[in-house]
Amino acid sequence: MSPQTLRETVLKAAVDYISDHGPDGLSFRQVAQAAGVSHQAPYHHFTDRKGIFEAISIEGYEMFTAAMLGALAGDPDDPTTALLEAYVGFALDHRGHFRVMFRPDLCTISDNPELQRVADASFDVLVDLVRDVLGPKASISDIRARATAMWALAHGLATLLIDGPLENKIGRIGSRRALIRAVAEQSGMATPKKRKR
Amino acid sequence: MSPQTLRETVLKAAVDYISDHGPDGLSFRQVAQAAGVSHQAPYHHFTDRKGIFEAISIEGYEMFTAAMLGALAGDPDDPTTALLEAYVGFALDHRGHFRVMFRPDLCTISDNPELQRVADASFDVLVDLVRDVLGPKASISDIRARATAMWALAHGLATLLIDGPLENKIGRIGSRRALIRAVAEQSGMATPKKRKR
DNA sequence: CGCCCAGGTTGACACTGTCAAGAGTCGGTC
DNA sequence: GACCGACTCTTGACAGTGTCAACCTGGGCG
Repeated sequence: MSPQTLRETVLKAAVDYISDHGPDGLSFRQVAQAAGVSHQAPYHHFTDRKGIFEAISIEGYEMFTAAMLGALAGDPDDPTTALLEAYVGFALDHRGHFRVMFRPDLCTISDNPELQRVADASFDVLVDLVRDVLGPKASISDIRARATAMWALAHGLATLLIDGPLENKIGRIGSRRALIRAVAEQSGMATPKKRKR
Repeated sequence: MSPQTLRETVLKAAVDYISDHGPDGLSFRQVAQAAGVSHQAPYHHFTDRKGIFEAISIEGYEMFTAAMLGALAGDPDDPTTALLEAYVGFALDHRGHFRVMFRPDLCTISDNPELQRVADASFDVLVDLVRDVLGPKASISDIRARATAMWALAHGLATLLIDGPLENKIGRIGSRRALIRAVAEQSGMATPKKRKR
């Protein structure tokens, strides 16, 4: 009906489904039917069931990188918190993509060079920030540990928020911003550029 | 062959499979065949495909709670790092259980009261520790934020380590202990009981 | 004895991903 | 104009899956 190509239609339908129901129940045939084509039509755009997940992943990493860079440009004073916020925000706003991006059983990053490239680009944003924050005198192992800590904090917060248990335990989350800022503060990673003492 | 009951046999076979291949390709029928029974036999022990995952989850949370409590008892000086280590260690040593425990599409915690109970018990270990560390004067919102931060850090580190991307980026991880301690230090959450200043 | 019932079996169903072969429609080339 | 190959899509088939239903079987108990 719309002027979209079948590839785009299928991709969008798949992402929407995953956002609501998770990636596991996703059925190639159902998606095809929803798009109004035969059950084999999508096969000409995605070699495999995996292929569809790889495509979603690539799209996701591109949006992810853009979101993080945008956040850093928008709040240069507290870049760590800004990145954290962008990370978690992306996960919540695009959970269809996010869920797929970090599920190696669905799509193996190393299997697809293009995917590998965009995933590396996302990670570089994080490492560059850490390098910048810690300054030129920081040791490699410090940079490595700090990047790991930041990534783990962001990733953990994102997955816990998406997969539900956090909200049930911590209580209804009023403002996403407030939660993230409180967590960043409690973890001792906020505002590292202008430490007051 | 062994004196185990069929239920135990099936459970163990499923966990082993999930450890190696992830929970998604797991086939009820394959497991039954491996156990040497008909494809319907397991149905008398687990109502559903979900049922098997719920059982694994319950077993997992019990082991999880025990592991964290054991770690806290073993290292009372730096309980935060000890808990972090126990959390990540459990995930790596029992990835078959861990993968299932935090996948609400496989088993919804709120669907099973027993599961809800053991999951709450695990979470209480964390909150109790935070309350203890911050002291009686800490506000509820501080406790909440700190607990969230700790949980997110531990959970993020665990999932990133299990699902692979971390090792490829950060480089070969020599000692798990060393990595965790470095991360705990960088995140400013280690040894909060005896702050030196 | 008769009865029940937990634990196991076989058979069937709809649904899935995937392989294989064929149909229709283009743009380009002799 | 006729031919050809590359795309896109369709139809048909296959094995494998989770699940429903009915049937068997042996042991405990009134």
